[in-house]
Amino acid sequence: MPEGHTLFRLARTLNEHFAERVVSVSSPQGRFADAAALLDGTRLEVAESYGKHLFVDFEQERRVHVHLGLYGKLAVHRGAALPPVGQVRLRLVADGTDGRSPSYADLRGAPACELMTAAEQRALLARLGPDPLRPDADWTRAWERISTSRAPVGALLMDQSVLAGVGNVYRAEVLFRHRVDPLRPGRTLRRSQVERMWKDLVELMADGVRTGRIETIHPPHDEVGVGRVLTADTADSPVFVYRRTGLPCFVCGATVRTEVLAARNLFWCPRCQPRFRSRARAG
DNA sequence: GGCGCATGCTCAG
DNA sequence: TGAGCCTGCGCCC
Repeated sequence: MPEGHTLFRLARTLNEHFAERVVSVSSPQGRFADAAALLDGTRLEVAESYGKHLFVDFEQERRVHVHLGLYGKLAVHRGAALPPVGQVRLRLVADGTDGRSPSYADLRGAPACELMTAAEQRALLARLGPDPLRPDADWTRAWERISTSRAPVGALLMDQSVLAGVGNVYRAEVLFRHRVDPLRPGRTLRRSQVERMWKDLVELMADGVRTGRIETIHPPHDEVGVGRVLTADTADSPVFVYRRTGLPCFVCGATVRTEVLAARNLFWCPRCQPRFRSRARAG
Protein backbone atom coordinates (compact mmCIF):
# COMPACT_ATOMS: atom_id res chain seq x y z
CA MET A 1 0.00 0.00 0.00
CA PRO A 2 2.05 2.95 -1.16
CA GLU A 3 1.05 5.65 1.28
CA GLY A 4 3.81 7.37 3.26
CA HIS A 5 4.43 4.50 5.67
CA THR A 6 5.21 2.15 2.76
CA LEU A 7 7.86 4.47 1.36
CA PHE A 8 9.36 4.96 4.81
CA ARG A 9 9.69 1.20 5.23
CA LEU A 10 11.15 0.81 1.76
CA ALA A 11 13.84 3.40 2.46
CA ARG A 12 14.70 1.62 5.69
CA THR A 13 14.85 -1.77 3.96
CA LEU A 14 17.02 -0.41 1.16
CA ASN A 15 19.43 0.95 3.75
CA GLU A 16 19.59 -2.37 5.58
CA HIS A 17 20.56 -4.12 2.36
CA PHE A 18 22.48 -1.54 0.33
CA ALA A 19 23.62 1.48 2.32
CA GLU A 20 27.32 2.25 1.84
CA ARG A 21 27.81 -0.62 -0.59
CA VAL A 22 29.06 -0.67 -4.14
CA VAL A 23 26.15 -1.90 -6.25
CA SER A 24 25.49 -3.07 -9.77
CA VAL A 25 22.72 -0.99 -11.32
CA SER A 26 20.81 -2.09 -14.39
CA SER A 27 17.52 -1.65 -16.19
CA PRO A 28 16.47 -5.03 -17.62
CA GLN A 29 13.42 -3.37 -19.15
CA GLY A 30 15.59 -0.69 -20.71
CA ARG A 31 13.72 2.47 -19.80
CA PHE A 32 16.29 3.49 -17.17
CA ALA A 33 19.27 2.09 -19.03
CA ASP A 34 21.32 5.28 -19.57
CA ALA A 35 21.06 6.35 -15.95
CA ALA A 36 21.71 2.82 -14.74
CA ALA A 37 24.93 2.68 -16.75
CA LEU A 38 26.06 5.92 -15.09
CA LEU A 39 25.40 4.56 -11.60
CA ASP A 40 26.60 1.02 -12.17
CA GLY A 41 29.52 0.02 -9.98
CA THR A 42 29.29 3.10 -7.75
CA ARG A 43 28.56 3.32 -4.04
CA LEU A 44 24.97 3.65 -2.87
CA GLU A 45 25.08 5.96 0.14
CA VAL A 46 21.59 6.21 1.62
CA ALA A 47 17.87 5.98 0.84
CA GLU A 48 15.30 8.33 2.32
CA SER A 49 11.59 9.00 1.91
CA TYR A 50 9.63 12.24 1.98
CA GLY A 51 5.91 11.70 1.84
CA LYS A 52 5.35 9.26 -1.02
CA HIS A 53 8.68 10.07 -2.68
CA LEU A 54 11.77 7.90 -2.38
CA PHE A 55 15.32 9.14 -2.99
CA VAL A 56 18.33 6.90 -3.34
CA ASP A 57 21.62 8.77 -3.07
CA PHE A 58 24.78 7.53 -4.76
CA GLU A 59 28.31 8.83 -4.54
CA GLN A 60 29.27 11.90 -6.58
CA GLU A 61 26.03 13.70 -5.71
CA ARG A 62 23.93 11.45 -7.89
CA ARG A 63 20.45 10.58 -6.73
CA VAL A 64 17.54 8.59 -8.06
CA HIS A 65 14.00 9.77 -7.49
CA VAL A 66 11.32 7.08 -7.39
CA HIS A 67 7.56 7.47 -7.12
CA LEU A 68 5.54 4.28 -6.99
CA GLY A 69 2.25 5.85 -8.01
CA LEU A 70 -0.74 3.61 -7.66
CA TYR A 71 0.83 0.27 -8.43
CA GLY A 72 4.59 0.57 -8.56
CA LYS A 73 6.48 -2.03 -6.52
CA LEU A 74 9.98 -2.22 -5.14
CA ALA A 75 10.89 -5.72 -4.01
CA VAL A 76 14.05 -6.27 -1.96
CA HIS A 77 15.48 -9.78 -1.67
CA ARG A 78 18.26 -11.39 0.30
CA GLY A 79 20.49 -13.69 -1.72
CA ALA A 80 21.93 -13.95 -5.20
CA ALA A 81 19.93 -12.24 -7.93
CA LEU A 82 17.51 -14.39 -9.91
CA PRO A 83 16.78 -13.68 -13.59
CA PRO A 84 14.39 -10.69 -13.83
CA VAL A 85 10.70 -11.50 -14.21
CA GLY A 86 8.38 -9.07 -15.98
CA GLN A 87 9.14 -5.42 -16.59
CA VAL A 88 11.98 -4.57 -14.23
CA ARG A 89 12.73 -0.86 -14.58
CA LEU A 90 15.59 -0.75 -12.11
CA ARG A 91 17.64 -3.47 -10.50
CA LEU A 92 20.16 -3.02 -7.70
CA VAL A 93 22.55 -5.86 -6.90
CA ALA A 94 25.06 -6.16 -4.07
CA ASP A 95 26.82 -9.40 -4.92
CA GLY A 96 28.50 -10.03 -1.58
CA THR A 97 32.10 -9.61 -2.69
CA ASP A 98 32.37 -6.97 0.05
CA GLY A 99 31.89 -9.70 2.64
CA ARG A 100 28.31 -8.79 3.50
CA SER A 101 25.23 -10.77 2.49
CA PRO A 102 24.27 -10.58 -1.17
CA SER A 103 21.03 -8.74 -1.90
CA TYR A 104 19.09 -7.42 -4.86
CA ALA A 105 16.11 -5.17 -5.45
CA ASP A 106 13.72 -4.85 -8.40
CA LEU A 107 11.54 -1.84 -9.21
CA ARG A 108 8.46 -2.36 -11.38
CA GLY A 109 5.58 -0.24 -12.63
CA ALA A 110 6.67 3.06 -11.16
CA PRO A 111 5.58 6.21 -13.02
CA ALA A 112 8.73 7.99 -11.83
CA CYS A 113 12.26 6.59 -11.78
CA GLU A 114 14.75 9.26 -12.76
CA LEU A 115 18.05 10.89 -11.99
CA MET A 116 17.54 14.12 -10.13
CA THR A 117 19.90 16.98 -9.35
CA ALA A 118 20.13 18.50 -5.89
CA ALA A 119 18.33 21.59 -7.18
CA GLU A 120 15.51 19.53 -8.65
CA GLN A 121 15.18 17.63 -5.40
CA ARG A 122 14.99 20.86 -3.39
CA ALA A 123 12.29 22.15 -5.72
CA LEU A 124 10.30 18.94 -5.33
CA LEU A 125 10.59 18.94 -1.54
CA ALA A 126 9.59 22.59 -1.43
CA ARG A 127 6.24 21.59 -2.94
CA LEU A 128 5.49 19.09 -0.19
CA GLY A 129 3.60 19.78 3.00
CA PRO A 130 4.72 18.38 6.37
CA ASP A 131 5.12 14.59 6.54
CA PRO A 132 3.65 13.07 9.75
CA LEU A 133 6.45 10.48 9.74
CA ARG A 134 9.24 13.04 9.96
CA PRO A 135 10.11 14.19 13.48
CA ASP A 136 10.98 17.68 12.27
CA ALA A 137 7.61 18.17 10.55
CA ASP A 138 5.79 21.42 11.34
CA TRP A 139 2.06 20.78 11.34
CA THR A 140 1.23 24.49 11.42
CA ARG A 141 2.23 24.66 7.75
CA ALA A 142 -0.69 22.32 7.04
CA TRP A 143 -2.90 24.38 9.30
CA GLU A 144 -2.04 27.52 7.35
CA ARG A 145 -3.23 25.89 4.15
CA ILE A 146 -6.32 24.24 5.61
CA SER A 147 -7.50 27.27 7.56
CA THR A 148 -7.43 29.50 4.49
CA SER A 149 -9.00 27.14 1.97
CA ARG A 150 -12.60 26.76 0.91
CA ALA A 151 -11.79 23.30 -0.49
CA PRO A 152 -13.28 20.25 1.27
CA VAL A 153 -11.04 18.93 4.03
CA GLY A 154 -11.31 15.50 2.33
CA ALA A 155 -9.56 16.98 -0.71
CA LEU A 156 -7.00 18.95 1.32
CA LEU A 157 -5.83 15.85 3.21
CA MET A 158 -4.97 14.20 -0.12
CA ASP A 159 -3.13 17.26 -1.42
CA GLN A 160 0.58 16.51 -1.03
CA SER A 161 1.38 20.20 -0.78
CA VAL A 162 -0.81 20.33 2.34
CA LEU A 163 0.23 17.02 3.95
CA ALA A 164 2.88 14.70 2.51
CA GLY A 165 2.36 10.96 2.71
CA VAL A 166 -1.36 10.80 3.45
CA GLY A 167 -3.27 8.74 0.90
CA ASN A 168 -6.82 7.59 0.35
CA VAL A 169 -6.91 5.11 3.24
CA TYR A 170 -5.51 7.42 5.91
CA ARG A 171 -7.70 10.24 4.61
CA ALA A 172 -10.91 8.29 5.06
CA GLU A 173 -9.88 6.81 8.40
CA VAL A 174 -8.68 9.98 10.10
CA LEU A 175 -11.82 11.85 9.08
CA PHE A 176 -13.93 9.05 10.51
CA ARG A 177 -11.95 8.84 13.73
CA HIS A 178 -12.48 12.56 14.31
CA ARG A 179 -16.10 12.57 13.11
CA VAL A 180 -15.37 15.17 10.46
CA ASP A 181 -17.56 15.61 7.39
CA PRO A 182 -15.20 15.12 4.42
CA LEU A 183 -16.96 17.86 2.47
CA ARG A 184 -16.55 20.44 5.21
CA PRO A 185 -14.57 23.45 3.93
CA GLY A 186 -11.06 23.53 5.36
CA ARG A 187 -11.37 27.03 6.72
CA THR A 188 -14.31 26.11 8.95
CA LEU A 189 -12.19 23.70 11.03
CA ARG A 190 -10.84 24.75 14.37
CA ARG A 191 -7.12 24.83 14.96
CA SER A 192 -7.41 22.41 17.88
CA GLN A 193 -9.30 19.95 15.70
CA VAL A 194 -6.64 20.02 12.97
CA GLU A 195 -3.95 19.59 15.62
CA ARG A 196 -5.71 16.51 17.02
CA MET A 197 -6.03 15.02 13.54
CA TRP A 198 -2.35 15.68 12.86
CA LYS A 199 -1.28 14.01 16.10
CA ASP A 200 -3.50 11.06 15.26
CA LEU A 201 -1.92 10.76 11.81
CA VAL A 202 1.52 10.80 13.43
CA GLU A 203 0.53 7.80 15.56
CA LEU A 204 -1.43 5.94 12.90
CA MET A 205 1.34 6.27 10.32
CA ALA A 206 4.01 5.29 12.84
CA ASP A 207 1.92 2.19 13.52
CA GLY A 208 1.85 1.62 9.76
CA VAL A 209 5.64 1.75 9.68
CA ARG A 210 5.86 -0.78 12.52
CA THR A 211 3.34 -3.26 11.13
CA GLY A 212 3.49 -2.64 7.39
CA ARG A 213 -0.30 -2.38 7.33
CA ILE A 214 -2.87 0.34 7.78
CA GLU A 215 -4.82 -0.60 10.90
CA THR A 216 -6.92 2.17 12.35
CA ILE A 217 -9.16 0.19 14.71
CA HIS A 218 -7.61 -0.46 18.09
CA PRO A 219 -10.21 -2.50 19.92
CA PRO A 220 -12.15 -2.42 22.09
CA HIS A 221 -11.84 1.33 21.62
CA ASP A 222 -9.15 3.93 21.83
CA GLU A 223 -8.97 7.47 23.05
CA VAL A 224 -8.90 9.02 19.64
CA GLY A 225 -11.52 6.91 18.02
CA VAL A 226 -12.72 9.68 19.99
CA GLY A 227 -13.97 7.92 23.01
CA ARG A 228 -16.38 5.92 20.95
CA VAL A 229 -17.17 2.30 21.64
CA LEU A 230 -17.32 -0.34 18.98
CA THR A 231 -20.74 -1.96 18.77
CA ALA A 232 -19.95 -4.63 16.22
CA ASP A 233 -17.32 -7.28 15.66
CA THR A 234 -14.47 -5.78 13.67
CA ALA A 235 -12.43 -8.94 13.36
CA ASP A 236 -12.71 -8.96 9.58
CA SER A 237 -11.61 -5.40 9.03
CA PRO A 238 -8.51 -3.44 9.98
CA VAL A 239 -10.23 -0.13 9.16
CA PHE A 240 -13.47 1.72 9.97
CA VAL A 241 -14.75 2.90 6.60
CA TYR A 242 -12.22 2.48 3.78
CA ARG A 243 -13.76 0.21 1.11
CA ARG A 244 -16.68 -0.69 3.38
CA THR A 245 -19.38 0.82 1.17
CA GLY A 246 -22.83 -0.55 2.00
CA LEU A 247 -21.67 -2.22 5.21
CA PRO A 248 -22.74 -1.15 8.71
CA CYS A 249 -20.59 1.32 10.63
CA PHE A 250 -18.81 -0.44 13.51
CA VAL A 251 -19.78 2.36 15.87
CA CYS A 252 -23.35 3.35 14.99
CA GLY A 253 -24.60 0.78 12.49
CA ALA A 254 -25.45 3.29 9.76
CA THR A 255 -24.53 2.30 6.22
CA VAL A 256 -21.08 3.41 5.10
CA ARG A 257 -21.24 5.54 1.96
CA THR A 258 -18.88 6.31 -0.88
CA GLU A 259 -18.57 9.20 -3.28
CA VAL A 260 -15.87 10.40 -5.62
CA LEU A 261 -13.95 13.37 -4.21
CA ALA A 262 -10.81 14.80 -5.83
CA ALA A 263 -11.01 11.97 -8.39
CA ARG A 264 -10.74 9.31 -5.69
CA ASN A 265 -13.26 7.18 -3.86
CA LEU A 266 -14.10 8.69 -0.53
CA PHE A 267 -15.67 6.56 2.22
CA TRP A 268 -17.52 7.87 5.27
CA CYS A 269 -20.28 7.19 7.77
CA PRO A 270 -23.14 9.66 7.29
CA ARG A 271 -24.23 9.39 10.94
CA CYS A 272 -20.82 9.60 12.65
CA GLN A 273 -19.73 12.31 10.21
CA PRO A 274 -22.89 14.36 9.69
CA ARG A 275 -23.02 16.99 6.99
CA PHE A 276 -21.48 20.22 8.18
CA ARG A 277 -23.74 23.28 8.06
CA SER A 278 -22.23 26.68 8.55
CA ARG A 279 -23.87 28.48 11.42
CA ALA A 280 -26.75 30.65 10.29
CA ARG A 281 -26.14 34.28 11.09
CA ALA A 282 -28.65 36.50 12.73
CA GLY A 283 -29.52 39.26 10.46
C1' DG B 1 -8.27 -17.29 -18.19
C1' DG B 2 -10.37 -12.48 -18.56
C1' DC B 3 -11.92 -8.33 -16.57
C1' DG B 4 -12.03 -4.20 -13.81
C1' DC B 5 -10.46 -1.80 -10.17
C1' DA B 6 -6.84 -0.07 -6.68
C1' DT B 7 -3.24 2.81 -1.74
C1' DG B 8 -1.05 8.24 -7.00
C1' DC B 9 0.30 11.57 -9.84
C1' DT B 10 1.34 14.02 -14.36
C1' DC B 11 0.21 15.91 -18.53
C1' DA B 12 -2.78 17.12 -22.57
C1' DG B 13 -6.66 19.52 -23.80
C1' DT C 1 -11.77 15.84 -17.10
C1' DG C 2 -9.57 11.90 -19.05
C1' DA C 3 -5.70 9.11 -20.48
C1' DG C 4 -1.34 7.16 -19.22
C1' DC C 5 1.53 4.38 -16.38
C1' DC C 6 1.29 -1.14 -17.17
C1' DT C 7 1.27 -4.30 -11.56
C1' DG C 8 -1.46 -7.14 -8.51
C1' DC C 9 -5.54 -8.68 -6.75
C1' DG C 10 -10.28 -10.20 -6.28
C1' DC C 11 -13.93 -11.67 -8.76
C1' DC C 12 -16.35 -14.13 -12.29
C1' DC C 13 -16.50 -17.60 -15.74
